[in-house]
Amino acid sequence: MTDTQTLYAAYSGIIDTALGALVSEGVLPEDASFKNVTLEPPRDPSHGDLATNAAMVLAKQAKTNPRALAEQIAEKLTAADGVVSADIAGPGFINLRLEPSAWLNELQAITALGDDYGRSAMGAGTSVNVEYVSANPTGPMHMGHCRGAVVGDALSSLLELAGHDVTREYYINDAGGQVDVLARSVHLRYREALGADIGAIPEGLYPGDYLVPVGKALASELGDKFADAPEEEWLPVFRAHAVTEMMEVIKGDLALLGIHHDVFSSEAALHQAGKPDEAEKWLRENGFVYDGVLEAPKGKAPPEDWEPVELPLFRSTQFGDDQDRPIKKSNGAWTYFGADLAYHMQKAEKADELIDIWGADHAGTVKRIKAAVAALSQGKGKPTPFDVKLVQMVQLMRGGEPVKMSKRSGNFITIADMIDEVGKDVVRFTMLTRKPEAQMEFDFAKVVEASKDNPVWYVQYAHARIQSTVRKASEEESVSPSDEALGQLGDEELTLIRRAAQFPREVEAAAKAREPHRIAFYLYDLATDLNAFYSLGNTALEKRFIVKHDKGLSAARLSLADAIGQVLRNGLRVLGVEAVDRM
RNA sequence: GUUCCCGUAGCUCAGGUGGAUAGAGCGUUGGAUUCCUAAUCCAAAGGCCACAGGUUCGAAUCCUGUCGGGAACACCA
Repeated sequence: MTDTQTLYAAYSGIIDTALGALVSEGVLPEDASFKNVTLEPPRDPSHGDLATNAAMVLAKQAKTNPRALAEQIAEKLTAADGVVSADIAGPGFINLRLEPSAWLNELQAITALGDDYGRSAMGAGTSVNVEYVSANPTGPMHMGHCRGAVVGDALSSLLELAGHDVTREYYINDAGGQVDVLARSVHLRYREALGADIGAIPEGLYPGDYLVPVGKALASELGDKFADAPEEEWLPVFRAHAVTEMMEVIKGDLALLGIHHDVFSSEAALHQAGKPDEAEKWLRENGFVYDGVLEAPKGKAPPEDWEPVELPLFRSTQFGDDQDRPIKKSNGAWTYFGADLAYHMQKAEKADELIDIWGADHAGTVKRIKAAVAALSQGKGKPTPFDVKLVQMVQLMRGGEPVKMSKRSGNFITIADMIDEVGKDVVRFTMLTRKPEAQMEFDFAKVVEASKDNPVWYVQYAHARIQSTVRKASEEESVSPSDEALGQLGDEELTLIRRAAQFPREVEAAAKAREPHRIAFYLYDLATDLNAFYSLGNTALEKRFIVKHDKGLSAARLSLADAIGQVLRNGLRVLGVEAVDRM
């Protein structure tokens, strides 16, 4: 055996060859596009092993009707290796039936490729920067950040498996006014640590207890020299300290979720390096920035202090935004957008494609940042593909009742609380069982349930069953299956292999669509098939993985079990969820 | 008022970028276990894919509009 090739890849190749032959015969035009040709399992398994829509997609280009073209394609495919028959059905589907050995080869491919089964070359040569979490460094991570964190991390892993060179990046918003608030809050805790009676935390400062240790640390490090000093003396010191401390807290929370970023980019550092000025200069030269007056906010009464001011505005209306957006404030400081724009320019210099994962509350700013990237990447000659994934809210529930959160008192549910209660794997998997753009509920009671209703549990259970079986088998001597033994595997086993064989396509499709949740749903389906097969053995001893007195068949079935376990592990790895051996 | 997301079985949700007869779980009804993990499995019932138009060989999927649910709309971050 030379290169280990997965089944769908191999047969896609066979179809390409057949279509290529039709091009050289003049049936299809030279410039025919095969872009929309797909190869997939037929909806109804009785139709065959594989189905292609090639004839329907290409009929127009061939200037003929789908069924006529299908006949010509089918004729070529019938001659191909491992193909038993190629039948035309419905409006022009071609259904292929394969030798059983084709599926058995896939079984061996899974074993041979191991952890690499599912890895694709699709994304090779394209680097992607995924920015996610980017929570403000003003406190521990809470629930609001969790879903985006998990989705971003799983998406990164998925893109890696699909062959992309991925950078996981975190943007630290350490330059805005909220960091001054943080510094003041810490200063208060610092005085408290020195023995001052600070009373209640004033409105507008962060009340959370998590700042107490930060204050103490600063008190022992700095003594009392800033206790009564004017703010301008201590503010920069406290700001830097507080941000560093908070980032340590956040990195700790992320680690609990199994998340590690490659790059932490600081907004303050961006300013220091003069990046926003560079961006503004280029944008002005190219007519994307001008000085103008903002319109009053629409749809509600304008703020009392609203008055028209001239500001440098970015022409985001050219890209479909409602209004042009200021990049600087009237006091001359950069707006968040002004800095963010420069930040994206910096990212686009290093990566071929950009993805941001944002909370839905930032939906209103998507258009302007997309506009900015579109404008800026014109300078590079070719536009940088840029995707903003919005992650919708998660409603926390407990036994069907919403969990109340009071942000004002500083009592919110943190990531750490959540993981402490239900575990990392449950949090991660559950967050991936909805498409991100749909709102979801997270019920503490339900996600720890041990039942089919709980996908995390169900998938892990399937894996644990496999491992248990393999353990049991290894007590006896291990036999690697002969071809003859593999030949004994029947339809029921092939169903399982068919599902497993879809994993590589599932990875590519999910990566292309940037939807890691598809892997979670796929794993659930695979687990269902495994459990269905497993249950056959409850009433029929000869359907068990381990069949007494038939070492050949047992070895063949065990290699199947092992392969399914491998695919479950590979999928769970993308999601960042442990594949447990025992439950 | 504007923008974005959502609307699929009684409930919670999938639906592979336009394909074949619409898919799961829960719940309901009926069945299966001496024995590899029954925390499981098999089966039945359950649908105007919110509504109305449009695009084409073909629409839950794409376009327009309407209705309903959610979110955002400052030079904040």
